[in-house]
Amino acid sequence: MEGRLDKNPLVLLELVERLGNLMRTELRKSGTDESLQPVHLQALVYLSKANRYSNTPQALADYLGLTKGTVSQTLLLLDRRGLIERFEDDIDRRVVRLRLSAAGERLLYELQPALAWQNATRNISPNRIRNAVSALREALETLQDDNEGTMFGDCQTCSWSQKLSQRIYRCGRMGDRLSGPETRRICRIYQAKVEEAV
Amino acid sequence: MEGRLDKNPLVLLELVERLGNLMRTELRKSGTDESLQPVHLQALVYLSKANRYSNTPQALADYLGLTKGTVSQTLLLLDRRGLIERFEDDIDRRVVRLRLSAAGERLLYELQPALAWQNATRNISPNRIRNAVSALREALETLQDDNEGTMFGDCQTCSWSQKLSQRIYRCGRMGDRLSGPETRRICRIYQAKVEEAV
DNA sequence: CTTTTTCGTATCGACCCGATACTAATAAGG
DNA sequence: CCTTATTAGTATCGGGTCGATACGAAAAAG
Repeated sequence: MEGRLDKNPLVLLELVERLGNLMRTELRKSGTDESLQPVHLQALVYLSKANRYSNTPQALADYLGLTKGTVSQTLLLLDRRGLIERFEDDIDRRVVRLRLSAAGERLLYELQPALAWQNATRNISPNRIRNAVSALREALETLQDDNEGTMFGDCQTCSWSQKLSQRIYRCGRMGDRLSGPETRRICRIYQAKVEEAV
Repeated sequence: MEGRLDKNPLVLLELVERLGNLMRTELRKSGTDESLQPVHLQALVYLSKANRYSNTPQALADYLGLTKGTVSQTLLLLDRRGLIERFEDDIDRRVVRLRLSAAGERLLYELQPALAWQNATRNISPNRIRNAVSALREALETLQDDNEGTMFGDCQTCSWSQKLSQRIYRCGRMGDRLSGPETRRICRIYQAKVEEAV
């Protein structure tokens, strides 16, 4: 049983790569009018969802799997276009904080880069989607462990997260209190909870 | 219930894009020694699995979501490197047929581009993988319908496929008889079976 | 026998991307 | 303190992807 050949993981890989290619093509079409490349839109989408620990060039580079030099160029372009704002961190003056500008927010709102995907998944039952999310998330976590890469996630399934009250949470790693909405943003210091026995 | 906001599809999209990015980074690392770009390896993998109707530049362009001009350049490079062979079609002398050369086969065997993925998914139960495959496949089919793109698949779930005997199948669209192994290759004239009631 | 359509190639320019080298700020270690 | 090492980010360069456009040749349509 252990060494049995199972092709299904490869089928899943093929689907993921193919969907990735198609969504990139979608992004390319979306960005044509504004002369934006797929990676630019991916960066904007990330910044629209990153929390306070994760809105830096290095975090974005880790997220996209690109080098910091490459990402630096991307950010330079987005800055020139007025789609993002960069400002110094108060404490560590090496780090640059990033956020979408009003124009950047507006652009994402107009382009709706996830619209095609939402249409494509509207007839899939919530339960099947949850199962698929769970399987892919596990693949992602293992893949990143093997690559010593940064894991991203939100507080919902993070082992550092502590619930202080009905609406107030706390990050045990950084010591900050986090509001409800902030617990649903993407974080780069995410640590997966240990799987509990079913 | 109908208009309820459900974020899970977006979570799934994020996972697919992120896994796609990471696998592309993996491909980039794999191809560094041979100076091959991710798209080159993707093309080789496709050609290693394409059936007799699908081993053409146009089919590859549809599969990757790129233009035929772009793919033509990719194939030129792979040909110069001796990784593929191109030859004219006997009947329609416009079309070019492609196949891996011995060197191309050997390269794929050595690089094992799916190895990291197989490791990452080895602890996911076959059942969860099957569910994820099913959900993503549905998303892919809808996505391609909306984009009027070509759907790819194999005979297992194709409505053109007819079983003649234990081991011999037939493609009702093209009229050819297909051996067992060939029914598991990727085909560009795939037509999904109509979903049967459960 | 045109006219149109389809498959593939050639050329060009914009720009992505990694590699390398660099600066500046912080951390570490006496 | 005063090195030394590490980390965040930028600048520059070259190879190569990619879409757009134009082109050629074969097949299909009429």
